[in-house]
Amino acid sequence: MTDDVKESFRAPAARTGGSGSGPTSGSAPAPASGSGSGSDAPPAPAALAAKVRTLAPSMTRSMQRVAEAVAGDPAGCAALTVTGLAELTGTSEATVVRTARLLGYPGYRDLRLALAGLAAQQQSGRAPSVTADIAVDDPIADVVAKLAYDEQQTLADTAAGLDTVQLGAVVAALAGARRIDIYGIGASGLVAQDLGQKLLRIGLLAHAHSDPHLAVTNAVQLRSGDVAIAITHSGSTGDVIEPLRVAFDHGATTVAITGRPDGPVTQYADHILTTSTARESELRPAAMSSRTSQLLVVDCLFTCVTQRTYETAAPALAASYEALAHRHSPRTR
Amino acid sequence: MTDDVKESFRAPAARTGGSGSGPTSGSAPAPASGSGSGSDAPPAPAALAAKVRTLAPSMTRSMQRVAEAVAGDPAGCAALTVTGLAELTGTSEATVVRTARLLGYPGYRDLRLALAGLAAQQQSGRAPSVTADIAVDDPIADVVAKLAYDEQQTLADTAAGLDTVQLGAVVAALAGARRIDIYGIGASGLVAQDLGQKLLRIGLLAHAHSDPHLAVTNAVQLRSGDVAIAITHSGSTGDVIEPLRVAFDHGATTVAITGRPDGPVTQYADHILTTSTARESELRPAAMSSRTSQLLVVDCLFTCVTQRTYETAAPALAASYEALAHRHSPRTR
DNA sequence: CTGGGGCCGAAAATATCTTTCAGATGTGAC
DNA sequence: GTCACATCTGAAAGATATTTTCGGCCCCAG
Repeated sequence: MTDDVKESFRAPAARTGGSGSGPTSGSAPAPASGSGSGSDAPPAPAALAAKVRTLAPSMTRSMQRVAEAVAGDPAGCAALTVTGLAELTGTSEATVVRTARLLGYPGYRDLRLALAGLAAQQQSGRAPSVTADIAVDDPIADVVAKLAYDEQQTLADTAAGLDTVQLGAVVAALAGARRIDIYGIGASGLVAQDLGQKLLRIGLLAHAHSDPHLAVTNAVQLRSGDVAIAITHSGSTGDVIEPLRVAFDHGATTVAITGRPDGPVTQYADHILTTSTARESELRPAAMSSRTSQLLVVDCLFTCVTQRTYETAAPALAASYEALAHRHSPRTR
Repeated sequence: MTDDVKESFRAPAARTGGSGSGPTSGSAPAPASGSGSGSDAPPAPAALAAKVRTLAPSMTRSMQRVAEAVAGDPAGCAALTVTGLAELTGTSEATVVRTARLLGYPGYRDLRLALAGLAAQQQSGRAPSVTADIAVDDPIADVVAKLAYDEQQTLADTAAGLDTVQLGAVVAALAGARRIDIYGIGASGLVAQDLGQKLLRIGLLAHAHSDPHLAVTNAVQLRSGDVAIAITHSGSTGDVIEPLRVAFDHGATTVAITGRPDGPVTQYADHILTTSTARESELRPAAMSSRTSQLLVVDCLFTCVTQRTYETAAPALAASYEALAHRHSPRTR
């Protein structure tokens, strides 16, 4: 109680108070209780490398050094005390602790514990996560193999880093939504459409918008009980943030699917689903892995909503199947 | 943007031998390769339960209680401080430390670290349960895990089954194409658009069509030197086959990306790229895995074409990146 | 019954982690 | 170009956790 955080953006309590159950008698000064970074991530078990990549852009230089060391050599760092790690990275203890906090742990001690776990996992079977980048002169077979591997990695990272509590909340909102709007531009626009198509198939009134103006026009119509979903890897795509803001202001439940949980888009998001960020290169643009990651999130949403509304979803799904059947020519040949 | 990827981090092992400034009780675990020279027993990695049994007879009553708790619930004990574990077992801190020593660790801290590792290993070993199909009553975490696993599987299958010769031929055709048309409907339509977007970014004149009529209208314009790509999982989507047939008849190089290499669509395809077909179920429609598979093929095409036309593709890619930069609010960090 | 040996835990001593605070650094405005 | 502001950073104080010390207690033998 005594610790009043600065509450940042959304002071108005007009929202459903449901999400933020009281923090446990906060000895733990969990910084983001309200909404900002939203999902208080459970201590990441193995999703640490992914988390480092996801959060790296929002880190300061010193913290990045620490995060890099940690991600690069979990086993080695697990053996170090906070002072040792500070010396190794040429920073101070305070910075190490700050980094640990940013990664979602109560303190360095817990980060170290997770690190030990990660090291053990890597040790037992897992190949080193370092893969060569795709080169300009790689033979085709190598390109295929590397791309497949990278995308698999992206999937694993995303799954590991996905906040199931947030996911559950979003699913609940979607299942009971009167109307669903989805915003996405460019590569994310395709993902938005994919989600829209899927939700339509199970009988939900969902629509994906790619036109920013129309999106805003539609967002104005939303109200409490509706859901608005913004999909943007960078978290700072204005054309997507704007409709979400409008939806937010009109009382809709808002969701952000983004790779930057600290980006501007999250200001207006009741729920944040974080997609993983893979390292990128010239031959492997960010759009590629972000799309893979986003699609997994979309699939999870779809599947869980279908589960939850099985009674109505199953017949709807079957009907949509049926309706398209005659579109396929009988198998000639 | 940020080019700080190189540089990475300094080697963690390079501790200067002389400066023993740290009063750390010389617990240099040195995970380095040479393991033999280490005089004292290495901290038990995972064989902790066995060690407990072995040493149990030589333990005193109190220590046995501690050892038992540790062996019985590594994860739980890893979360406890020395005081907590002492209370849990009804003993004292000193006893806990003695037990840790007896088990071969320098102190409780290290035992706890090993415990965390053990817990993580046990956790990850619990994977096989995700091979099952997704059920209506699966908890959310399971759904996420299963979906991710299935998609990973799909990727592996696709990569393994992809014909690199055909792929190379298609890449060659694309790299030199005057004009590229891509046909896809429904879920495959999004993949088609994805491919179109990507190819546009590297300066190729590509267009994805979702409207069957417009697709045919465009296909009529194609001629030798052009490329037409049809994407259809079933291989029998009439609305996609028709434009491909027209393109084929007009002399364009035609490509089919399909999960059914024996389907009608292949009649008009010069090259066939086969996508994998995963088992499907009610909660996991075919569209899901086919999309994943198709996207991998698309990514391969894109990457290989970029490689092959690097001289022109790289600047085009950079330019498209640049053009969108100002679309993102500067509010980063 | 008494003495000895070793086990055990409370509390001191030490190491480690966390927090606070003020200097350092970079950024944007004028 | 300079100033004001905000942020980052590290040193040291403050809190916890771990290790050690030391004396009491129990058990067993004589």
